Amino acid sequence: MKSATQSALVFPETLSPATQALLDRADALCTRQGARLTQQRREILGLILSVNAPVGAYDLLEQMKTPDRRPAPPTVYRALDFLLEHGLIHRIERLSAFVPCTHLLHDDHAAGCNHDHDQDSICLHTAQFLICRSCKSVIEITNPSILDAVRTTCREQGFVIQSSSIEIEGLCAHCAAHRKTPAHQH
Amino acid sequence: MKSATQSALVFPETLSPATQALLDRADALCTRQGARLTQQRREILGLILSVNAPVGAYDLLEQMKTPDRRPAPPTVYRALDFLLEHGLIHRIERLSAFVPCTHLLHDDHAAGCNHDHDQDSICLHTAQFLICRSCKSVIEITNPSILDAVRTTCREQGFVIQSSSIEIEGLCAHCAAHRKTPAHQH
DNA sequence: AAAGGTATGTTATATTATCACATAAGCTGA
DNA sequence: TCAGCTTATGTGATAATATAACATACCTTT
Ligand SMILES: [Zn+2]
Ligand SMILES: [Zn+2]
Ligand SMILES: [Zn+2]
Ligand SMILES: [Zn+2]
Repeated sequence: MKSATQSALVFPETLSPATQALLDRADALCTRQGARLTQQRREILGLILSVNAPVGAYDLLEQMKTPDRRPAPPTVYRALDFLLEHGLIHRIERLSAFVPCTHLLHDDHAAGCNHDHDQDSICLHTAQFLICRSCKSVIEITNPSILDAVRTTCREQGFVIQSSSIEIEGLCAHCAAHRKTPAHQH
Repeated sequence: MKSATQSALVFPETLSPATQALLDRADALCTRQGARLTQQRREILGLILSVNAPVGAYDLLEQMKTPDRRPAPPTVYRALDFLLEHGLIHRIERLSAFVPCTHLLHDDHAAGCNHDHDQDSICLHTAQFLICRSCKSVIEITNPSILDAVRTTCREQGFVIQSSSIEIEGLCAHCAAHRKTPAHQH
C-alpha cells in the first residue's frame, strides 16, 4: 500500500446515494446477524465503498481525521475486523488492503450466509481476486470450478478448510489489451 | 508471525548433511541461472531449510546475530528477494513468512524452469499452500486441477496472470484427526 | 590496475498492526 | 429508573514488518 501521505486514492466529499443504499443494506444484513453497524463502522465501510480501489488501513485513518478528531489505528482496525467478520469487506493479503465484498453490491448474498462450512469455521464465502498491477483494480470473482478443485484437493489430503485466499496478480483485460508489445523482444 | 523475541522456532546448532546437500543443489541451480548463491544467501536459505515451519524475516535476523555481527533488516530482505526470484523459497502472504520450495527438495525442478509463462512474468511455479492453524505446518502442493481452473477462468476474463497466491488455512489431516469433536454440538 | 556491475553494510525511516487500560454507550433485568 | 453487564470506542505506547538512501566492499572483465 502506498503511504497515506502520498496515496493516490481519492475519496469523494460526500457519499453518493448509491453508496448510502449499500450502507443501508449492510446495516440490514448486520441487524439480521444480531450485530450493530455503528456510526463508526458505517463511516469506514462507506469510505471503502466509495473508492474504486483497495484501501489501506492508514488511508482510512487519514481520511477520518478532522480538526476535532484524530482517530488512532485501533479505531480503524477494530472496525475492519468487524466488517471482515460480517462478510462486508475482504482483505487482499498481497496489498495489505481492503475491498468491499461485491456480494454486498448484488442480491445473492443479501439473504445471509448459505454456504456450507462446518461449525468452527467462519463463512468461507470463498472468493478469488484478480489484482491488476497496471490500474490497481481488484476484481472479485467466485468461480465454482476453482472452488471445486480446491475443495476436492483438500478433501483428498484430509485437510479441513477454514478459510482461504486466492489472489491472482497480473493485468486486467483492459490493461492487457492496451499494453504495448515491447519492440525489442526478439 | 510471532515476535522474534518470543518465537517458538528452534534452529539447530549446525546444519544437517541433508540440508547441506540441498544447499549444494540450490547452488548448482543458481549457477545454472547465472546467479550466485553467496555465503550470506546460502546461510539464510540454510536457516529456512533447517526449520520445519514458516520463518519470519526477523526470526532470521535474530538467528544471524553473533557478538561480532549485527545484521540489519535489509541484509535479510535482500537475500529473501534473491531466493524468491530464483524459486528457492516461497512467501506465505498470510503469515508474512517464508518456506523453502519443496521442489528444491525433489528432482522435478532441478533442471530449471520449464513452466509456460510469458516474457514479462516471473516463473509462476504456481503452488498452493495448506496452512495448519494447529501445528503451524505449511504443505506445498501443486495441483493441476486447481491450476487449470485458475488459468481457464483468467483466460475467460482476459486476465493475464503474472503471479498468484493460493493459500488455504485450516487443519492438516493429522491435526483434524486428533481434534476432539465438541460434545455440545447438536 | 581501472572500470563497471553486483553484493553488502549502515543508518534512518516508513508502513502495518496490536496491546493495555481507561472511558463511554447500549442493553437487561430488577 | 437504575445497577450491572456487555459491547464499543478513546488513547498512548509499542510491536512487527519492510524499504529508502547512501557508503563501502567485492568480483569480473578488460
Ligand atoms: Zn465477497
Ligand atoms: Zn488494469
Ligand atoms: Zn515451490
Ligand atoms: Zn496440523
